[in-house]
Order: sequence, then C-alpha cells, then structure tokens
Amino acid sequence: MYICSKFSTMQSFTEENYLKAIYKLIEQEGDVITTNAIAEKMRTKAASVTDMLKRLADKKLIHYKKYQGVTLTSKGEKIALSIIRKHRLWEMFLVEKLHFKWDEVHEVAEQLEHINSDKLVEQLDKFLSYPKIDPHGDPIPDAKGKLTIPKSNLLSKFNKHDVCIMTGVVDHSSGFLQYLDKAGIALGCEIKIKDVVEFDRSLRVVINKEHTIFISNDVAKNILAILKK
Amino acid sequence: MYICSKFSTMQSFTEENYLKAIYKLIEQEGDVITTNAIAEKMRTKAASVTDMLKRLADKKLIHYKKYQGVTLTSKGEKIALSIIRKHRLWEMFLVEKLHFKWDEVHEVAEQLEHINSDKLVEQLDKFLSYPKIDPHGDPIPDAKGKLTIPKSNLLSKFNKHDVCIMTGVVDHSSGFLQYLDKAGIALGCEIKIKDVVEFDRSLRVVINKEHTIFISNDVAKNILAILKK
DNA sequence: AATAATTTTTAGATTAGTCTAAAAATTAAA
DNA sequence: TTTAATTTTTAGACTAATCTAAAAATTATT
Ligand SMILES: [Mn+2]
Ligand SMILES: [Mn+2]
Ligand SMILES: [Mn+2]
Ligand SMILES: [Mn+2]
Repeated sequence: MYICSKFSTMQSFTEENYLKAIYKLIEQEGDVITTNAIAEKMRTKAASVTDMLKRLADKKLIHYKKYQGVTLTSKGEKIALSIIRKHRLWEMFLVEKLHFKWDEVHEVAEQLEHINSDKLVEQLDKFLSYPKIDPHGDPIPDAKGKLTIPKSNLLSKFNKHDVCIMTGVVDHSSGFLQYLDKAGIALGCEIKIKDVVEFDRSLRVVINKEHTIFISNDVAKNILAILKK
Repeated sequence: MYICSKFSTMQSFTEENYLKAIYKLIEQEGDVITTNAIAEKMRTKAASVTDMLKRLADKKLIHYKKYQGVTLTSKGEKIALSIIRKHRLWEMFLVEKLHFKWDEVHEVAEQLEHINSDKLVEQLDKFLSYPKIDPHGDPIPDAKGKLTIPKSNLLSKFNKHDVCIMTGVVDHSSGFLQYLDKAGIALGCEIKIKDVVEFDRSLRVVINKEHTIFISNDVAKNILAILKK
C-alpha cells in the first residue's frame, strides 16, 4: 500500500522506516550493516529484511549484494535524513508548543515523521525558529539534509572536579528520561563531578550548584556532556 | 497492515477513510448509503467496497446486509467523528499557525487526520483556543464527538436587498477557493445582494461595502451564508 | 582442511487491500 | 408480468509486507 500512488518518488512508511534504521545503524555501528542487525532494530525477522533489501536495492535506495551487507545510496541517505529531520522537528513542536514532556514525544513523532509535505516541514521549522537540536539534544538536519553533529562525550569519561554541561542522552527510553527528571538532570544543566568511586565508577555530582546526587556508571554512560566554557 | 497491532481498537488508514466517507454520505445524501456511492467517493471499485463492508461489519462498525445498503453503528460514527475532528483541527493549525492558505490545507490534513494520540488532539485543540469552525467554516466536533451544525443557507436562496454573512463553502476544491480569493470573498465577509438576474439567476453583489462583483448561480450555489444580524 | 556454528537467503503461506470479469439480485421498463 | 437495465456480490488474481521452515553460504573452531 503506497501513501501516494501519483509519484514514483514516494516511499511507503515501511520503506522509510527501513531506510531510517539502516542510517542509524551505519551512524553507530560502522559502514556496512548486516541483515540480522536490521532485523533486530526493526523488530522483525531476517527473512522479511532480505525481502525488503531486494526491493530497496531495485529502487536504488541501498547498495546490496547477497551475503555482503548493506549501505545507503545518496538517494537513500537523503530520504533517511529527511525522515530524521521531520521526527526531530515534530518532537520539538510537541515539547515547545503542546507542552509534552520529553519522554512522551517519541511514539507520536514516529507517526508524524511520515507526513509528506515539503511546505509543512519548512513552515514548521520556521514556526519553531529553526531549532538546531531536538528535546533530547539530538541535532536536527537542515532543509538540505546537512546534519551538524555536536561533539560531546559520555559523562562516564569525565574526571573528578570536571564541570560540564549536559547535552544529550544515549538511551532515549521513557524510563531513563523519567529517571533523569526525578534526579533533576535536564538538557543544559551544569554537572560538577565531586567524586569518582574507584570500585564501581559511580559518581557523586552536583547539579546546577543546587543539589548533590549519586549516579551509577550505567547512568553516566547514557548521559552526554561537554566541558563547561 | 495495521498502524498499531497492540490494540484491537485500532483501525487502518483505509478503514478510517471508509468510515469517514460513509459518515459524509449519510450527512448529505440521507440515511442509507449504497455500495456505488461509497465506491465513487472513495475513487475505488464497487467490488473493493463490498469486501471492505464485510470487514467493517465484522468489526461492528457498520450495519450491513447484502444488497440493503449501509449505516454506521454508534461505534463507527464515533470513529468517523474523531477523524473529522482531527482533520479540521489540523486544517486550523495549518492556517492559523503555519500560514497555509485555505486552499492548501486539505491534502495535508488528509494525512494528519490519521495520527493516533489522544493527548496530541486535546493539546492541539487547546493550543488553537478550542476553535468551533475550521478554515472553511465547517464545524469541529468537540472532544466527545458532539458536532454543532451551523444553520446557514446557500447564497443562491437569498433575495434582492438581503445582506448576509458568508459562513462556508459547499465545494471545497482549491480551484473554487482560489476563485473566491480573487473575488475578495472570504469567511465572515458581508455580501449584499444588489440584483438578481431573472434569466440565469446570477447575482450582482457588494462585498464588504467595498466592491461590486457578479457571480453566477453555479458559484452562488456553492457559498453558504446567513442573514446579517 | 574438514567440520561445526552462525548468518543469510529461498520457498511457500498468510493477510489487507486492490483489481477485472462474471454471476446474482434488485429495480425499471415494456 | 416478463424482459431489460442497473446494481451488487462473488470468484479469482495481484502486490506489499509479513511469517516459518528449510536450504545455502559464510565464518569460526577444531
Ligand atoms: Mn524520538
Ligand atoms: Mn529525539
Ligand atoms: Mn478538508
Ligand atoms: Mn475544512
């Protein structure tokens, strides 16, 4: 079932989701992506993935040779980036204009990212004053698909006495985001590392010069930050 | 392909569109709707409609007996109204917040109306200050699905010397809406009928006490209005 | 280098939604 | 009240996307 049968340039929701999944796997895993990795990310079976890979290859959206893994063509990458752009702009809209919390936006954005209208995206971008990052600190590709990756590090990599600014998260699950809310940790807040426990690499930190909390290494590995100033 | 396999209450886009089409046909044509009428409205074939009617009947969304036509169950009507509510709220958003023109919103709203999130709809409604009508003058069902139909008449039914207020359109095509723009006729403007030509029932009218134009009976039959004061 | 384990692909089936062509039922006309 | 025209339904086929089970290819281990 096609969204719009009028134009051959149209993708189904499913195709768009595959392209996005492949893009994100390449972004984190490396250059060539396996069938199984896609199956896991898409929560489907390897056989279904193989089917889809053939179709995407036919449409020149991916480079694919049997048993050799997958990369995106520039056409495929362009589509993936436009989906990511829409996802993050909609998340921004939901938080900024409709007062959603940052742990409530992802599911809805998963639907909104497939709405097809260039004018809608550009006007939405303008309405939001051309945001550079989304509510989770992830960069928003510009209209041309250019994405400027902010260079931050895992909080777990910083040292005692470092003062840093929280810039993003690795784990985007609502569970983790709600934990951060409770801990008073939000995007842009100051995190001063008071102590690093040798034994388990857990941290004692001061948030916004206000309150002191302990965070496990597991948590620290899912927080992104940069050194202050 | 279901949008969300988690809940049995979920409809596919296609099912939602059929329910909406049946609702609108009942609204204008009368109580019982034929297979062919649905086929025409959905731009599909009668055989496809019969297939779908069986499925909708299985789900208790319509009352359907072979050869006897279709009506909506209250469950089916509730879904139809929620789709219409979303469609009109999104049109309002596009015009009010993203500065779309009234002839540009329908296609995009056709996509947005299927986004599934109660919170999104209620927050959007609030963000727009709970509008009662959409950019074309059509009433927006409230959160409970209650729809208050504004009682207006075709401009073609009014008489010489009547002064009325434009409240809506029958034809929603962008062609007709663009014609109205050019003629300076917009929702809420005053239309004073200066003359009715016997021969072809065309009208000479004054818009907003500003300019005089001639409109054919064909046009007048597609404009809704109420008497001023 | 041969065998075992793993990954990937094929084969065949299923479901939603669509189509055309033909059969059946209803409605209109003679 | 038969016959003709129209409407609606069935039958059978197609596509996209999915699945399971089995075959083939690749990679790892002896
Ligand atoms: Mn997200
Ligand atoms: Mn995000
Ligand atoms: Mn509309
Ligand atoms: Mn409208």
